[in-house]
Amino acid sequence: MMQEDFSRERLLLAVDCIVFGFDGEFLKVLLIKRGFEPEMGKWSLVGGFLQTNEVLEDAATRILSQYTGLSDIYMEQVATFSKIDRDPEDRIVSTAYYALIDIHKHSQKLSRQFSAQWFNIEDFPPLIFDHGEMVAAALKRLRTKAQTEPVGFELLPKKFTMRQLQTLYEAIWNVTLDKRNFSSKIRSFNFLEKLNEKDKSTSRKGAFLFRFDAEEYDKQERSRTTLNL
Amino acid sequence: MMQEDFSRERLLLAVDCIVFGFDGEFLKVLLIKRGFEPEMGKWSLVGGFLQTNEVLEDAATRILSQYTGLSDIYMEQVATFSKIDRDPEDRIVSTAYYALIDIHKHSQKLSRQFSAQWFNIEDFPPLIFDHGEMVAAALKRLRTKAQTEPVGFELLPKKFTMRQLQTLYEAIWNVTLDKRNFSSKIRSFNFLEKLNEKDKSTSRKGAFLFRFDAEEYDKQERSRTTLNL
DNA sequence: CCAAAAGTGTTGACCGTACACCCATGC
DNA sequence: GCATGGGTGTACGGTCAACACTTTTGG
Repeated sequence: MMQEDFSRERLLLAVDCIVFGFDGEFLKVLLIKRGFEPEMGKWSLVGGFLQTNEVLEDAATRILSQYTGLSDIYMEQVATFSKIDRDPEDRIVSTAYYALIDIHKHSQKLSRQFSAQWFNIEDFPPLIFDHGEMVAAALKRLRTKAQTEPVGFELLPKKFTMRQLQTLYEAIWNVTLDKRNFSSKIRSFNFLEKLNEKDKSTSRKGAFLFRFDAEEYDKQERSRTTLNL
Repeated sequence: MMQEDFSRERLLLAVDCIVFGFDGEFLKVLLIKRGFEPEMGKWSLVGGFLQTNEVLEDAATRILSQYTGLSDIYMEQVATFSKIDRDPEDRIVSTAYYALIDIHKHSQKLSRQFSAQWFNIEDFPPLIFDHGEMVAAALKRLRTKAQTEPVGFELLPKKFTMRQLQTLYEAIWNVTLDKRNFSSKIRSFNFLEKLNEKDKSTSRKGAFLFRFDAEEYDKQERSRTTLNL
């Protein structure tokens, strides 16, 4: 950093979280109806200010826990947004994080408290400030990430069916996949453990449940390029 | 952003630039020897503070121009670094940008003024603060980016030989490629214009020069997934 | 016994990779 | 005429994509 020529003006640094969930059919994003000015009553991402004694990751974790009741969540920094008038009341720069959560673990109590709601990623209301851009950037990152790392499992319960997993990836990329190809491709990675349990909620025959085997995945860390589902 | 519960403490936001260049053989990074405290005399990235009337991109552009004399440069935001004590003297959060420049356009005068030097990306001295992490993150991003978009051309002169292009990609990924496969792959994209000019500086026969045809590339924007060189 | 979802294998097309020889020219 | 780097094509194997029928079982 160059310290001779320019002034050192302090500003506010915020953190906004794009919380993704999956309801079994669509990829969802969590939005809250703002209960304070400016833009009270409009939809927005969950966010807060970086405190001087915390790092951005901690702020994102804290905010996520405040609004969803969840901890130990997969998160990734997306980008930092700095348009001068992105907040009309003050100069606020904001770093966006996306989080992947199991939608069913999301606290109903907190949801009511903050007027939070899940929206389909393809169809959500206009957001305040530049939050719409943030969602777009986060979605792009998620899509890229899902191509090289099995992040999808963060959005599902521990045990899931092959069909649920496929529907999830179809929702992430907004495509349709062939179930035979999907299944054999996924199974070829050898990081899914097939359980001796069936989910019978969606069919008479019942579908086998699987579990992501993180240990096996880590063992393979070398020699991997893309997942290419 | 949630404004009820937490204080709004202001802090300094810096921008640090990872400037990549290519000398025909190795991928390089531009470092300066700090002429001011703290850590005077140590190697560091070029950087500066975000001013209240500019966005991060503008700050990065300004800093790049100050230190290299160049404008109209390809840049991309990498990430924001916020460790509490990353700067021992003050709480400073910093957003890293990487820039790709044609190494030969880099101003010698400014280089002397700031004691700037190019280092091989695989072998550079210890850097102050978390600048080493920033370089690592930037390199990772560049590698990923180069897989899906033809950013490499930013590092070369307007006209270049097939061999130079190949060497560049070999330097970016630290691999060796087969020149027949590389050439036919690259040419199959149809975004290189073969000129009726030869560079005779490296061989008696001379090597044809090519130019990146951005217009043709843009026309193909659809239907493209990866470059996969 | 039937409706509804689960589960499974084969084939052809395409792409990536390995590999070796001739060409043009300046000295 | 020879040394040096430039330029090109083919054959193999692996991966991706398209495709349809049988199984299970609750009602």
